[in-house]
Amino acid sequence: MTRLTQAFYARGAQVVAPDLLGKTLVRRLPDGQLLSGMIVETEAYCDADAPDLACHGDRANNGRPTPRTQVMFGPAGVAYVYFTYGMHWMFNVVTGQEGQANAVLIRALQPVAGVEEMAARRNGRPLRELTNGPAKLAQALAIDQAHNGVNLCHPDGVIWIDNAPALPPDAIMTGPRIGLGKTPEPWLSLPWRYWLKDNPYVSK
DNA sequence: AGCACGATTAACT
DNA sequence: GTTAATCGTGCTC
Repeated sequence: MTRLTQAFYARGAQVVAPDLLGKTLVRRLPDGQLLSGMIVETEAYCDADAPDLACHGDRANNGRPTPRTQVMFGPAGVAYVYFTYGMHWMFNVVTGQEGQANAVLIRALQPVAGVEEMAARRNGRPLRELTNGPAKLAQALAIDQAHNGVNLCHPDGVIWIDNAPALPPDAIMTGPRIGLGKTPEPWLSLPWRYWLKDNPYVSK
């Protein structure tokens, strides 16, 4: 399979998010070992056409970039990795046009390669619980602060996404995003979460 | 300089 | 169902 290029990412988050389902996130460890999983759940965060008050880029600093959110405003095809709840890392891909806070959160994977290494990093938890949540998959794939801003399209990169054939539309489910807390309506209920129907590795 | 809270998880009752 | 863990970020004073 070939690595997704910047042209794939340089579209709106609501288009890229469902399109990423079924494709494979790959992580190359420093020792050369490959860890990977098929993307089964994503969420779009986007201020392209209208504000999205659930998006970090809109919530903070009146919609202007901050040190934390600046990569969200940058060119598509790079990783936006941020820290939350004092202990968890979240992995996103930056999408859309430069200058917009536009990204897709990868929420869950179905493990493919390097399962033993992932289980070790996840404290020996069962297969089902290795990557069925955004902080879990970051831990399983050894993704953290060091990867904020890395280019996912570069041939020598340590994180990338492999292409896969498009899925039939009826395999993709949509619903409200998770964990938005005090975010006001209508953003709280926008159906910008996408997942693969009946896949056991979807979070929740 | 200080503070409230978060795109969560795991371990409780 | 409830809650502790744990700290960077952005906002207020």
